[in-house]
Amino acid sequence: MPDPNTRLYFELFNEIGIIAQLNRAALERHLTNGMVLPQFSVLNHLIRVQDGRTPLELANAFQVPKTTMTHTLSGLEKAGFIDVKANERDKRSKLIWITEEGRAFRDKSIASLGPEIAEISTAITPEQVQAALPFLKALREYLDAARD
Amino acid sequence: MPDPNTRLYFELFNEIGIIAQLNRAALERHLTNGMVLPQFSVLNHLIRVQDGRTPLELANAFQVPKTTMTHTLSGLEKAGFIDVKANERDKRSKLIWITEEGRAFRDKSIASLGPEIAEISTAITPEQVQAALPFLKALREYLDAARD
DNA sequence: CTTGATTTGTACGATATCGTACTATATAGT
DNA sequence: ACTATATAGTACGATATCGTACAAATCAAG
Repeated sequence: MPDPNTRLYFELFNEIGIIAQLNRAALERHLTNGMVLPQFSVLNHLIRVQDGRTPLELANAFQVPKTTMTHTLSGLEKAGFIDVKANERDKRSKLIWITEEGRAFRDKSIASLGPEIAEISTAITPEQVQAALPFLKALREYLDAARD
Repeated sequence: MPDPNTRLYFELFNEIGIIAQLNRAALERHLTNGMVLPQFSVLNHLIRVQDGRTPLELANAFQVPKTTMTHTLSGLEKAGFIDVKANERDKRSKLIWITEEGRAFRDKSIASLGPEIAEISTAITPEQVQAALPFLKALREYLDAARD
């Protein structure tokens, strides 16, 4: 019998895992062209944060192995949504820039998600989300730091 | 430019996705025999909730497609951690029972996770987790129900 | 009972994820 | 400059995930 604390943390991660899964499935239903959640997330990140990032920086931002990021980026490049350019400062690495097509695709996707978000926000209010975010960020930062 | 609400919900799902990923990686570092998070979760569920469930019930509990659950269960069966028996009540389906080996493996795994959990709980207190769970459950239930 | 629709599980194929090993470049220590 | 070590990215192979299509069993309507 595990102690109650263990059970509590298991439940936490279980809920989080299921939410991630449901979110992924829900999102992908809205993305055309077989675009997939990680690809969309990268596109979004390039706009939200900044483009001109290296693949490794992106891998770290999403906490995935760099091989996974290579694969994600190759899909985006094939779709014409990003440009992969040489990095003059460090010839080992590359720089990722979003294209006009990528930007347009991202905007269109977000627009098509609007109604979905509006519906969620009736059940789960923005205030609740605001209230929950600090906890989630703290948890994410802890797990990130604890990765030996 | 997406409206601030959209951005807020994106951030929420982004954090949750990363936490799920980090949790998975952290857990699998502790599981021997190449046991993988979904397999462990199923084992845990069979004890926590009850065994003698059908594969479809398990798939629904974890919100994964039934084909994914078939695959997960076949790994557990090959490892000798579950028994798959015929269901006399409904010959289309099967019933999943945990074996002694499965129970022992699960207990051992949880024990080996103890120190990790103890360490998390210094940074993220059980009280914080308790406080966050209702929100996460509500979100999960909403997403579950919204799957048309 | 019989027929048609539904449900459960699986086989199969496509793609995602990720660990290992490798190449090319950069950096540090001498 | 030279060598050892570290870092960025990729190729490759193993496995996970999941959609489609199917077979077997059940259920519903008559």
